[in-house]
Amino acid sequence: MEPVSAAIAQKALTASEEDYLKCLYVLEQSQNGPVHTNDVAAYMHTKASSATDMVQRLSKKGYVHYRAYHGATLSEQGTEAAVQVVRRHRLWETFLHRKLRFRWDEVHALADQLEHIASPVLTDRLDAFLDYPKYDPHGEPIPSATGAVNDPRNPVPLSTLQVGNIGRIVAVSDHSQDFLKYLETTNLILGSRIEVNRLQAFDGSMHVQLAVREVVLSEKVTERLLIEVLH
Amino acid sequence: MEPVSAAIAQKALTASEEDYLKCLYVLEQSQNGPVHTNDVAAYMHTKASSATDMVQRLSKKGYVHYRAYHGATLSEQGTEAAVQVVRRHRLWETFLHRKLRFRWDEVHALADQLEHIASPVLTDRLDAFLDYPKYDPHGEPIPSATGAVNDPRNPVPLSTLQVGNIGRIVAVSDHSQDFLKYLETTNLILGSRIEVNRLQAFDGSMHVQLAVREVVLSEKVTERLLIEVLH
DNA sequence: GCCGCTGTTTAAGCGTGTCTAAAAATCAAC
DNA sequence: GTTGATTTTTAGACACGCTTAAACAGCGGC
Repeated sequence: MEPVSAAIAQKALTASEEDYLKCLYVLEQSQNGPVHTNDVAAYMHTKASSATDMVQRLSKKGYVHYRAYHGATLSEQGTEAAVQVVRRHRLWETFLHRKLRFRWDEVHALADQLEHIASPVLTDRLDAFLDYPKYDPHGEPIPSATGAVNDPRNPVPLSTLQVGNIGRIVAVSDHSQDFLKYLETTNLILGSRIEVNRLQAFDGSMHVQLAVREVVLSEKVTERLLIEVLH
Repeated sequence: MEPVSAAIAQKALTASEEDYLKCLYVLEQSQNGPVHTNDVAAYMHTKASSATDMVQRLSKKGYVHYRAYHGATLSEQGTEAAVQVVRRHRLWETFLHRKLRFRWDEVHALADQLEHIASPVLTDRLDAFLDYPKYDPHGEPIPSATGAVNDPRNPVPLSTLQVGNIGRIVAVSDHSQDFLKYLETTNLILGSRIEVNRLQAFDGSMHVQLAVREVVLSEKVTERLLIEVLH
């Protein structure tokens, strides 16, 4: 019926497929090299078999390069699709926070549902309505309509800094309610100036200067705090 | 594990179940008496077997009273659920129109997706953000958070008016792009004053006065235009 | 009262996305 | 290199929501 468009048109992704693409995108960023199906399963809170299933499906559809037992990497097409999902997610988070006054620890779950409405027009109108925000409420960069993601702050995990380094908390890589609530009680707020006082090699914990007081942060925390290094 | 809440808690509805509840609600309003599965199938653009399937499922779950071959009516619980879906739908339509500048013929399709995000907090925040709107872009009343729907305008289809009656177009019951675009080209706009000049018994068409000019409207149109009668 | 038309329901099957349990491949240790 | 623990994949099953095709109920005409 539609021989030309049929060859070009990509069958729309299901919500689940989009979730997995987003997951692969995030894990690919934080790791280097291919993503293992077990990591995918852990991230998605499902079983390894489900992860394998979906990775194979996405591979058949051309979104993922996959070799059994050796992990998956996003294809160009897969990366493009994943970035669009991330864009929608972060724009909705920004909307929920700025316009509907949700706290930054509340927006993630709702955005996970809103992100699957795949209307380019809607996304772009939302972007304009929010006045083209650069970062979401967690400080993560919002990809542009063309899929470009650039972050002049070059954030790195706090865990990679050395004693004496000074920086600014610009983002968090874990958006779970538990983690964000912990940050608030500890007064670790986006924009805070932070200085590394001492490292504990034993358990990877870190003593940092935060305004007038010193706090001890576990490795689990320092891995999830993203810092713009000042010097 | 949770003996008490298990007895009370309603398993969440799927998007599809919500769509059917909304459909049943709308059809129950426009018809009188039980809704036939064929009407459901027609409205949902699916097959009769699918409609039967879903009506039976909703009946088992207690949302619908159903007698085979005799149609379905919403239970109290079903009406309540349907009204909430309608509330979300109309709030999102209002958001899309007022804030994102979508035309009234564009909002329906997007709202059909947004309406399934069933977070009472989100819905109420959106309501507040829009300053508690009473009507959606098609002039239909937006149910309150408690599920109350009251419309002091008492709109009736234009097709029920008599020669000499005068009224105001306050809503449309068909939200399809085709119909709404037709209305715009004919200058039939919400708020317009309208007077019935002549009825054509033959085909049910109607000659009406619209500002300085007279227009002829087919029965299909007069059934879908909702009028607040002035006298 | 029977016939046939229309409307409705059942039966069977398909695709998606999930699960558990079992089999297979990989990798590190010796 | 073979072995054993670990990771990964396959196989089989299930719920949901849809389809087509076939059986069935209700009702008017005669």
